[in-house]
Amino acid sequence: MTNTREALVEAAARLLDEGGVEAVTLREVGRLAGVSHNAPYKHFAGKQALLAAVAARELRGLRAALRESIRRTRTPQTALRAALHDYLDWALRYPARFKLVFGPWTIESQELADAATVAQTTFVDLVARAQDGGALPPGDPARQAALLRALAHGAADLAFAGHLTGAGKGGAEPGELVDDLLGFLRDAAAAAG
Amino acid sequence: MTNTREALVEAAARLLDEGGVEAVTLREVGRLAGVSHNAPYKHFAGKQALLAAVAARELRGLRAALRESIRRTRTPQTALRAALHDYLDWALRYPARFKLVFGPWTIESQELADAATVAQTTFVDLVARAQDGGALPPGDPARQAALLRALAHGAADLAFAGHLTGAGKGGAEPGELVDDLLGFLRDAAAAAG
DNA sequence: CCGTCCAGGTTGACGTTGTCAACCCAGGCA
DNA sequence: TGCCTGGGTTGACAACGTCAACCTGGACGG
Repeated sequence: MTNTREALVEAAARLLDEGGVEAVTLREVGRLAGVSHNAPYKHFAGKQALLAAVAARELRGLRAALRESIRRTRTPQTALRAALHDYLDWALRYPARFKLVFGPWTIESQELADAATVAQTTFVDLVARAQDGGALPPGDPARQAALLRALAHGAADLAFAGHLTGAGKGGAEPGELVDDLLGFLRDAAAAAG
Repeated sequence: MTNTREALVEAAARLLDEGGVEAVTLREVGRLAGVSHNAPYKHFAGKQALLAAVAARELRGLRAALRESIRRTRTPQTALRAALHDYLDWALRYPARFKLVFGPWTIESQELADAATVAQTTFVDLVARAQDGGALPPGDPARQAALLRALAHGAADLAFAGHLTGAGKGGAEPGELVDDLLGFLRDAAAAAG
């Protein structure tokens, strides 16, 4: 292995997808990476540090996908909608990664904090451009970004916890909720413009 | 102890508040309840079942608080806002309970499912009355309830994970985001009415 | 060329945890 | 009286995160 560290991160991500965060055991990570049960400690301070590295890698990937969404589309408003839907698709497909990345970090990781700041900035920029394009009402772009992000986060979290499509028959897909909010915001922008 | 089972649930809830869900160990729960490390298995099928009982108790309490909010206020719209803010206050004060109740349930618990259904129904009723009062735009009340719930959930979750007030200086309190959304919805209702 | 150092790997151990198995015992009841 | 059973006990087990000790091969200064 030219790079054992990356192999460990890769193995942890695979276990994460298979059985959730509680399935990620350092021993199994080591075994998957072809090393002993204690080798991870040569690269990470502990389990939390390894998970933080996985989260940071995922966050960088998310940001790359966001930039890809922006480049692929014409207008900021379509880019915004595409980005939010891509985000929801990602969250619903990889709930464990979602929970890891956006759950509470029990460790201070500069790498993770940097990745989060960059992703956040990219998203706020997109929101600001959607405001300029008239798809969103005027106001603090960071705050509207927070509103959109909170809704998408909550919808995804409730969805794969089964709390959205539950017994109360108000079954709403996360994507529909995001579209609802975008619609209200567009109306507000039209009224204000 | 006239009721060991309730003592166990109470002990688990206390540990949950002190150190998060990972601090809830069956042995410590038993010790706090004054029984041996294996007594919980006489009342619950396992750790997950005990946690489900804690979640169900909390959910019933939440629904009681919701009804209290409704009774204390005049109009449905003030009741709705008060209920959402009470919910956020509760979530931010007891993040571990919040995550337990609204996180994924790894066990099938009829008690828990029933409590969730009842709480959901109560909230949807409140939303429907707010629509009648003109505070919310027309539409499926269950879907608007889902929208509000998803936003509150996401805002709370991001907030105590530190992802809202982070480095991107768009620091927004969860309550502010909820008020933002309620404002947009009120405007939409006025435009539609 | 040789000694030293050290990043990166190993094995082994320890304490804690969830869970299972076996035992125990008071009290209702045929 | 004898028996079942709900609710309690102790003891064990494997798995886990983590620490400590040891090993090794190659880079590197002298």
